Amino acid sequence: MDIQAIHANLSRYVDLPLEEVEVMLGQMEEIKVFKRDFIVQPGQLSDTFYWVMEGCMMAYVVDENGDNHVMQFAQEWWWTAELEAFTKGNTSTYHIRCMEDATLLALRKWKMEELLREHPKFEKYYRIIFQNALITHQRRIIHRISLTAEDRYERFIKNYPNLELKVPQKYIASYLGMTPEFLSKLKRKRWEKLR
Amino acid sequence: MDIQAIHANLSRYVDLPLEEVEVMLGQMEEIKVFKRDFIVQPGQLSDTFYWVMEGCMMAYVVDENGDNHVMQFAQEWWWTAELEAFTKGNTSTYHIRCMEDATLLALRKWKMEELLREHPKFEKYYRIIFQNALITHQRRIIHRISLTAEDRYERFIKNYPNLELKVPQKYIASYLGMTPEFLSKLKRKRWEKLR
DNA sequence: CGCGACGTTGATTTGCCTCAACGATTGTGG
DNA sequence: CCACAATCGTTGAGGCAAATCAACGTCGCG
Repeated sequence: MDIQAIHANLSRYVDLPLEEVEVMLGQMEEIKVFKRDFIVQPGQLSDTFYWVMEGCMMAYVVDENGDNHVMQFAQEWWWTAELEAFTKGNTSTYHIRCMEDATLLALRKWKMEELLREHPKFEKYYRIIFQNALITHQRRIIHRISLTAEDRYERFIKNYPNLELKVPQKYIASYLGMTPEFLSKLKRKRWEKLR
Repeated sequence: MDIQAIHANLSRYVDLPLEEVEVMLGQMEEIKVFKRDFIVQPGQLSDTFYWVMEGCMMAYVVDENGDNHVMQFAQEWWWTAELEAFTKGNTSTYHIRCMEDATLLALRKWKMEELLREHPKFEKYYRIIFQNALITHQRRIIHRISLTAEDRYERFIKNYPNLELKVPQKYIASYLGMTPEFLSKLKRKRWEKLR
């Protein structure tokens, strides 16, 4: 576990001495998961926050028609969790699944509460994390309303150039709010346009 | 200004003695705005958080085609802000406009920073505010992808029963991601169904 | 009164979905 | 290591939910 890198990453948001990073890590548990594993499934309680060190995770819901809707792809240095279940103690409505063998740091809710109580600096850290996530989500809502499927795809490959290699394209279609067939046709049109 | 009510509201998220509430209020400025006023406009800097005491505000973007897209309606006890401009010091991409005469408490960024520095309990408060907002936004994204226009409208009137009286229906249509014409037809069909 | 903003309605169009068939690729058990 | 199944991407035909465009009635307001 590369404490230097972790410290550097935390320092993007808060000033922390190395000892406090160690305290945080002391509250967390390193876990390895493999492609196709689930770390969260509907109906189960999920009181854990996960920090992705390497690999790739995907959060999605399955609706009453059996259709998948991808909420998030989480790669290196992203947090992922079933936020509503975590916050309210509900059972989960999401799946969170491993798409590429991954190493995670898991932070249980009661450990997080302890951490926040005893090291209030982390309140600031998570405040900023959530604040930034909110900006991203707002942007996604606006884009879904105001952009065509094609424009959404264009932006996606600019923002996540490497993801196309890691996850099947049907999940990218889902994340972008379109069917896999339609995305396939989009890509063909795009390719023909570039000669 | 009803300090009791403000204290009660803050207490939904953090335990605060009344003196700290007063400290917070000391950092804020009460402002009155009237129907059709803007408190934020595109191209301007916006380094202020607003807490709605009464009335109703609306945050929206106008895209390159001149179409409006409503991001948020903010009523009593809601926060509203151009979060990206506030956070990064950018100029705004949103409008925030008064839809019903309102009383706001305005918190400037540097005042908020001072508040957070000297009264770290507010870090927790805002952390929770953002965390909850994030859950709401995630739900909205999923609904936009997986529900029909009709279902989205049904849920809306359940969640915001009073808003139909306050804002023109074309903005509700925009918030729900559909055209005003289509919403109009939806409502007629619905009404006919109920005999 | 007259003007501008709003909601309604109908005719038409379209972006995207559905369904079904077919290769190609990957995974798996014998 | 091969055979078979499962998963995935592609393509085409047809359909539908919602958008677009245009005309019209209504209401509030200067």
